[in-house]
Amino acid sequence: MERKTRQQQLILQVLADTKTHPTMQELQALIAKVDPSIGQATIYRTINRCVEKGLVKRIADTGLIYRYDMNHDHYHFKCKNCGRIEDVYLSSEILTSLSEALAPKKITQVDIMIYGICQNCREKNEKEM
Amino acid sequence: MERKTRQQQLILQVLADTKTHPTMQELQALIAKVDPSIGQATIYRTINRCVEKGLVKRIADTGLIYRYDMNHDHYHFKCKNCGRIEDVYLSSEILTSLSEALAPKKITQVDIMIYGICQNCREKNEKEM
DNA sequence: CTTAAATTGATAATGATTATCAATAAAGGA
DNA sequence: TCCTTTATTGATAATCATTATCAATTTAAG
Repeated sequence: MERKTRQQQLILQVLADTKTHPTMQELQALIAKVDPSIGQATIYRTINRCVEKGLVKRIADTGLIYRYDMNHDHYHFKCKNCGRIEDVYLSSEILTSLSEALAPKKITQVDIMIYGICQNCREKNEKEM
Repeated sequence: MERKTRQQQLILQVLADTKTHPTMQELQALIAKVDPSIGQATIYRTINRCVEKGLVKRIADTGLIYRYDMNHDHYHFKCKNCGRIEDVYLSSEILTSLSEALAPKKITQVDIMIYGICQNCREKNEKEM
């Protein structure tokens, strides 16, 4: 049977408290601040289990590095210029029309990753020209 | 300046001829059938350059393995049961409302990865119950 | 035909992730 | 409360895709 451990609770607590979308490295650093004795294999195992359960979202940042996120109500925009990842909230109209377009498949998870140039970088670019 | 080589042409030709979404391993095998002398570093370099140029799409399959695709007019659905990846075509209405929702960001690329249970696996499941 | 520089192929290096395994600790029952 | 079972942990080694290195080759312009 499944057992709750101090380590798991701490790991998920740290991720829940993080507003950014940490990579494994960043997550490890944050966890080490609270309890350096937690092994990195445990962090991997815990996060992977939660991703399977659907509790944690794995975001595919380019370059074989993932980022993690505990909130499921939004999607992600990555600026190709500055590299920052912003949250994107989509209206329920868009989402329902998406799932209608996909019927009769049963959708369990939607990952939308949008790439482009953010407002900030666009304005900077215009000034330079 | 940029130079066209026999290797690059062959690599892109093989990818263009492939209707599936090959991983690097699969792509390497396909290329080796045509010309085994092409080094794998060259395949990586060529594909990476094309991804940067926007000519090739990199699909994030779970597990640190990417898949590649040369056609840009569709998105992807992965069945969590059988693992197959299907193409998903979205109406222009959905796509325009998506980019409207994201203004004033400038969108250069949209990656939509949908996970769920495909029709085939759903029907099998129903019979088993 | 020459030449400069981009590209290639082979190989080593990197870096994230996973597997291994003895030690530890959670949870249920005596 | 104290056992007992077994999931979980931590440390370490192993794996595997990808990237860096570098001499040799090849492209394309003059």
